[in-house]
Amino acid sequence: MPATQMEQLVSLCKRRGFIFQNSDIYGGLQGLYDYGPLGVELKNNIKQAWWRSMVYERDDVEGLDAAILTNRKVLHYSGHEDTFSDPMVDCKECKGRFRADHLADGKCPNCGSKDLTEPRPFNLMFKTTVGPVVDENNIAYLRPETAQAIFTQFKNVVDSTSRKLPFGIAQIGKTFRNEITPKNFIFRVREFEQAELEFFVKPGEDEAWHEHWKQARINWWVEQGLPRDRFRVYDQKQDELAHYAKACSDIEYAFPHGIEELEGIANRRDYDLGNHTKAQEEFKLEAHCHENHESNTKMCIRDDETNSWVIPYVIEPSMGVDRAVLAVLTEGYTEEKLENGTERIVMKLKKHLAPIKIAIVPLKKNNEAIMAKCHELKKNLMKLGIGRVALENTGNIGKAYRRHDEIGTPLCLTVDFETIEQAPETITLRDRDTMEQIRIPTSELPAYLRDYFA
RNA sequence: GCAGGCGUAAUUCAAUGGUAGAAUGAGAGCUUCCCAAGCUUUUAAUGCGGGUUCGAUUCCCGUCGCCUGCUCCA
Repeated sequence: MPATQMEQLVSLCKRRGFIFQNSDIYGGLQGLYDYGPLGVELKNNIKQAWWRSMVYERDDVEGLDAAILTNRKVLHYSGHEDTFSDPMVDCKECKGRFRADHLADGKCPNCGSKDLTEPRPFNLMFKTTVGPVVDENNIAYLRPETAQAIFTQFKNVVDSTSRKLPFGIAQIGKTFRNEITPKNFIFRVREFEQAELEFFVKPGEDEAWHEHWKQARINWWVEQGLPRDRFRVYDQKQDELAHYAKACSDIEYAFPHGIEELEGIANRRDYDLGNHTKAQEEFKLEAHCHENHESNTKMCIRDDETNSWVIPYVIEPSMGVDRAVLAVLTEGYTEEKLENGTERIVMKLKKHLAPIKIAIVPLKKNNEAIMAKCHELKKNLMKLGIGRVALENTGNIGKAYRRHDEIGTPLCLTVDFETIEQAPETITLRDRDTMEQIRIPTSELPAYLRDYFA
């Protein structure tokens, strides 16, 4: 059974070195967390799994790693600057968005409806100044999403890679939002990491691609160890959609604090490229875009079939990396009652996500021959390139196993007296989930492990 | 942002207006020791600041952080 209380995870994460509160020794800073020795491995493994499935295992996606500091104009024309600065209300009737102080007696200025959302303060972007002079003209923002850099670099990527539609640009990186209420551990925080794909398609093919990505992302989550019945896909209703979106599907997972969003897969139409393009009048933009006379580039691509320039539609699978970490930790967390009455906590992570792949455990730590063999093994196994190999030094076999159960190490290799005294040399492999052991010749170990972690 | 609750070792919990305890963990040692075994030993805390008081971890105020609910979640 997965974790049901956030405290179970928070405590384990601190105790074992997955996640710490940022600035801890000074009382912390609200909504910020640091990843410790095990956490950074887990998070890197998740990002690697994402990148592999998005970029390496497809032939229609390129990567990008853009700067975090962003020219104010990018976030002006993206629409973020407007909607992030004042209390706003949305009209549920006509989808209009207005400043709360511009409303006449609670009615929509556009259609007169009273069916409005509550005023929302949209001052969610972190602002800083670039260069030593603090001046209105030097304002830059920390990006509130990784997506905008993908849109603004769209033309450069097209020109440098000869891509044709459909194709995508993937990016993983830090993002900053001045959330009103950070909470639920690393679920809602002010500095976080996104893994986003902007997939560019011909208008008209957007709905089919939206469905494609929905399925692709569901499959990916299952591969990361989330059973299909532990998350749901929610197709947003028309009145729930963001103003730029034509459709959006949320992947929602049963976190300890409730069922909440892990990833959104949105159909953003031509809204973003339309916003950033010059000569907007040359294109039949479907989305309602911001008028732009400052961009120096047409954000379009040649369509050979129709022999025309088109601004593509965008399908955007956007995942919260920290939420992915929280989800796999939640799902992996298991408390078992053993026959001897003791409790065993096991972090059942998929082996490709485990921070430590193998723990080498000496049966007796003050035996020189056993320790020498352990060191030799570690040296050899590190060369296999399968990930981190740890040498346990607790001197207590049971404790070593339990410790590695708790941090999700899938395999323990135990060096005992038989290993050093009998020929041919053999070693014991102990499985995390079943606690079962097998003994194999040490000579077969590299091949066995390569196969096991393949 | 509003309301309420809570801050004691790394973790989980005690206690007290007058010497802050335990268990677990972690470190060292012994043990031919395969599932948190045993023995010896070491380590370590009242979030921060101010006030009241002879004396504050305890009472009060502020602050920071966490939790719950509301709100928010483009």
